[in-house]
Amino acid sequence: MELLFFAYRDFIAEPDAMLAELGFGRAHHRILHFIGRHPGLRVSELLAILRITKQSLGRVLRELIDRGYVMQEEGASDRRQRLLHLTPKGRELLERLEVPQIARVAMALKRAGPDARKTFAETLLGLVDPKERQRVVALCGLGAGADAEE
Amino acid sequence: MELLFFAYRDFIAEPDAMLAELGFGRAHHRILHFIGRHPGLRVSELLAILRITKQSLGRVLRELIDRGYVMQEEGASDRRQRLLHLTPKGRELLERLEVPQIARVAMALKRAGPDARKTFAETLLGLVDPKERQRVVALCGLGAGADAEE
DNA sequence: GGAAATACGTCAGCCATATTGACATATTTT
DNA sequence: AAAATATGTCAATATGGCTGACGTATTTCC
Repeated sequence: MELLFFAYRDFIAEPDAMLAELGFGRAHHRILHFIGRHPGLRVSELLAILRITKQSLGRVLRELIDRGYVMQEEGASDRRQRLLHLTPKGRELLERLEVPQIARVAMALKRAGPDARKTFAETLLGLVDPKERQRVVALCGLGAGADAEE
Repeated sequence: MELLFFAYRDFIAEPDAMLAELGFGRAHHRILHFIGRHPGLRVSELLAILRITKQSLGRVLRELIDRGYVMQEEGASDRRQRLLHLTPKGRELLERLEVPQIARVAMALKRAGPDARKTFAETLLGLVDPKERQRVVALCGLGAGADAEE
């Protein structure tokens, strides 16, 4: 349990420092991340993923839009929807933020042995609420083989 | 990476809810946790672990002391030190907070197979800053065999 | 075609937790 | 005695959550 705390603390530290220079926070990173991985994400889906209120999301998302990191697109089938996309600028920032994290995960998995990826992913998934697991699996693209990405 | 977010989110959720009822927050839990596992912890050590400023710690620690969850003891060899301990009330609360978390981890490890514990711990440790690892190993009591606890 | 439900946005105020900077006190070290 | 250390505290500020209320555009349903 303590390990989980330390790992999360250090995992988050590098991007946090970069974000701070831009006047952003961790919340901005999370939003960029999920939009980046799921282009065309609806606002309501993002709220469900993050488990925050729309008011909380609102302020942070507004900053990202105003400063040109995120774009909104009107839904094709439902014009009430605002489908979220990263701009090239947003993609570039996300990339920069996550390079150190990806490297860190890759190193940790290498260090822990050949089938660490699978075991690690399975265990983390086991920590997620059982009711949520299916959705998380879908979101993370953990298909049959559970490969690619971290 | 997304998995890490979801796992951490759900791992934290139960104690958070209990704490909220007492008017406490996540910060109180972290402090109880580390004092609980390391009785006699010094304030400066706690600050280094949590990576927060003493002002931030101050308020939260004060509440825990004032409400009878934590005691301070004068250092034997150095009377400037305030060694931290849980009161019985503090131990009782910590226990209640962590029962669901321990169960959750146990289930996740079971689900992920026989040597999940070792692989999981190794991977998490790999995520920690290399410079910090030694200290974390010592703190978490991950001796040779890496057994007991989570 | 009009009412209700949905998707989203926004205003205002509150709380928890973190920050920096400055300063106080007791104690130990040099 | 002076300096360094361990801790505590005051004040101001920022971030990122929250609740509640309300507004608007659009879709759905009777």
